[in-house]
Amino acid sequence: MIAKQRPGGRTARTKSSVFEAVTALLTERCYGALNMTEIAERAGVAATSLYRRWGDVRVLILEVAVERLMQERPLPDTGSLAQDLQDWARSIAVSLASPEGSAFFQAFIAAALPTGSDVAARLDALKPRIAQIEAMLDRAAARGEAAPSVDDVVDMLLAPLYTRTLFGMPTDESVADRLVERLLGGGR
Amino acid sequence: MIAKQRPGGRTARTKSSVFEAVTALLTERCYGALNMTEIAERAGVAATSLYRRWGDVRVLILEVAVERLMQERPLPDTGSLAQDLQDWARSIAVSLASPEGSAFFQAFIAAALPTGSDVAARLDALKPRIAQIEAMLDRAAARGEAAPSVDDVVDMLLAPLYTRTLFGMPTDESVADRLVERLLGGGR
DNA sequence: TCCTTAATGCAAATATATTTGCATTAAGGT
DNA sequence: ACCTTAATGCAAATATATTTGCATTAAGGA
Repeated sequence: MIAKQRPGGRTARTKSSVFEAVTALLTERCYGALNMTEIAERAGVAATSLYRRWGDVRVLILEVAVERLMQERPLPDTGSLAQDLQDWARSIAVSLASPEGSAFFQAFIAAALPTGSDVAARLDALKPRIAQIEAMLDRAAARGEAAPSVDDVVDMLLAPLYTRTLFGMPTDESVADRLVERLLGGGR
Repeated sequence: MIAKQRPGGRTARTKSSVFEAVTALLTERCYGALNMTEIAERAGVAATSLYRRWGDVRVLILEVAVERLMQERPLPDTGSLAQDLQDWARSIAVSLASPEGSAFFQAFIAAALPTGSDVAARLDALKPRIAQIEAMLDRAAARGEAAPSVDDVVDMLLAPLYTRTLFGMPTDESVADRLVERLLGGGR
């Protein structure tokens, strides 16, 4: 049988060094300042290879950002929904508040927006988070706890954290706490 | 006395035709598909002029998007905070749900993100909205109504609408209504 | 080990974006 | 009406980005 593709060995090595280069550059420069040539140099790879594999800087950066954002974060399981959501929101807030976290999230949005064809890709990126929300809510329901809807959690927790990151507003644990309290009906 | 600048006449005409061109292109193509040459052609202006005045497509598009987003929207004054907020959130939702509204908001984010130096500009763009929120809340306070904080309104109304727009999730009046109800402590 | 060929590197060719020099137009003041 | 010069247009020059052709390397299977 004849191999159609060769994802192992050198190919994998190239990819990982390219991803590392993008990651490094993204933490020091701003998204808009990256170009294929620079990434190729940093990765020690020919720029032509990058063009052949990804075609476009935005595509490459998007792929790197997605891989990073898709990484599963620990899903809290404390026994109470309030505590689960607080831990979860805090960890996201902390992550987004860090220079790298902020850079990757911004890079993701900046790389995904210019292409209308990526609407689906944008939603896909939310999937892992939504799955986590569902897991937490399901457990709460199993315990008989009253719980908000998935949409509410997206709107009241994720959305503010994301928006704050995009607009450069402070995003820390106290913000996360306030959002959770708001969501769970702490009243006025 | 000698004129340092000449903002009137031809200059103003050029600017307005360029802005119109960007607006038109932004509603038919996607942000990433615009370039100086195309804009110049559509506007009937030399591309060199655009380079001299704006230097970069992103800068130009950002300026157009900001001008549009900064346009004051009618500020509701119905006599009750709940109704004010509902009207206000609905009008924003409707605006963001329209192809042009969505395109301009996305263009603004996409153009502002790649430059780290524009963090302040991003926040500035929120100012008019925040001023409106303050106006509504102040009136509510004057009437003796209980009211949330400005931050809460930003987090619970603006953030969800913006995030939904960025991720391609539905954004309509019923969503706006749900958010307002949530914000005003409708409970679980 | 050997063979096929996917993946890469390199240099040159091409395309595209941006700048520059200079002539022309027309604000805006006298 | 006239003068100065900011703003523009146009063509050429330059820079940068992207593609292409071909040789080389090394997966991955036999």
